[in-house]
Amino acid sequence: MKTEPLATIDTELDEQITDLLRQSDQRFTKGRRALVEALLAGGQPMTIPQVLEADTRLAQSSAYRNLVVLEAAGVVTRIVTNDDFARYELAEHLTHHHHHLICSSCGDVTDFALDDQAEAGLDKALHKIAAATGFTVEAHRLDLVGVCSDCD
Amino acid sequence: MKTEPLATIDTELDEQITDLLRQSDQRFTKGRRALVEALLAGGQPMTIPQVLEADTRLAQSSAYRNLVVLEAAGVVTRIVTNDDFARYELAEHLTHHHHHLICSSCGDVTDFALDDQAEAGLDKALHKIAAATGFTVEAHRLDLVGVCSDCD
DNA sequence: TCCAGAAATGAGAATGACTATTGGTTTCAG
DNA sequence: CTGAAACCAATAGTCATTCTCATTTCTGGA
Repeated sequence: MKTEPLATIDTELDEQITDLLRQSDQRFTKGRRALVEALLAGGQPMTIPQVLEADTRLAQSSAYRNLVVLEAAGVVTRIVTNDDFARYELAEHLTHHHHHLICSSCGDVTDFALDDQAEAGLDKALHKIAAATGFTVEAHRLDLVGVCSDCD
Repeated sequence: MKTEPLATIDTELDEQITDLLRQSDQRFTKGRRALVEALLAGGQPMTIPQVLEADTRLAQSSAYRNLVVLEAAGVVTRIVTNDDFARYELAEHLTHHHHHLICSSCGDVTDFALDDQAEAGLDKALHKIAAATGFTVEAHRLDLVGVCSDCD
């Protein structure tokens, strides 16, 4: 099945993913590797149609199913917007903590990071909230909604 | 159609909503008023089944259609999570700026506010990002994802 | 007040992203 | 090599949401 990878998964990342999947009793198969490569090459959250277009060897049904497996294993993250399609990207702990710019016109999602100071301040404020409400925090999500430069 | 309101829409709010709708060439009809009353009474983002249950006089198709109209007019906001249903709440400028606690177990969404200092710091950092990326910001969204005290 | 056109409503059918099932193929341990 | 477990592709559901259309309710002028 595999012929020309869209992107290269280096040894360390490969081991991390293999390990995460093993914890869910799943293997890092060729189809799943192709999905990760497509996401890696894309460099931003991608819809399933985009993924299928990026690698035409992938079958729709397998892509949907494998993305569910990869998400359950913590390899990828599913992002839901007001757009019709869900989007997927590599999980933060395989890349780095970041946030999203969501274009309300074309639906595109791109990544950005806050500077360390702002991120730290935010974190502190959120922990205070969590403590006050009895909420056990798993993650925080910060999105900027607006119009991207392409749509302007 | 109208018999017993779930909550009272005071005169000021009524005028604001009527005005917003008029700007979209829409009327503040009884069905739409009932929706707003249900959301007001709920006090937190509600799914459409929850709204329909709160006021059994509402027809499902009309609820869906009218919430789209109300959203387009800027009266309500649609919130999408990983849950099966979208949720709606009154728009921020009719209430106040706030964020969401999303329970990853039961899907429930509740509101919280950041203290002024943290909010200001966040705003500053986000404006810097926007300027750097050429993104025109319409709003920012901050969600805390975790497990609520009920599900713990 | 009455009427005509326009807009809103409600019941049900249609849509489409996503999921489950099926049946055949590949992989891997022994 | 062999057989079970896991995989894949195709296809048939599922279900939240949207559309259709006949009916009802507004609205503003006569």
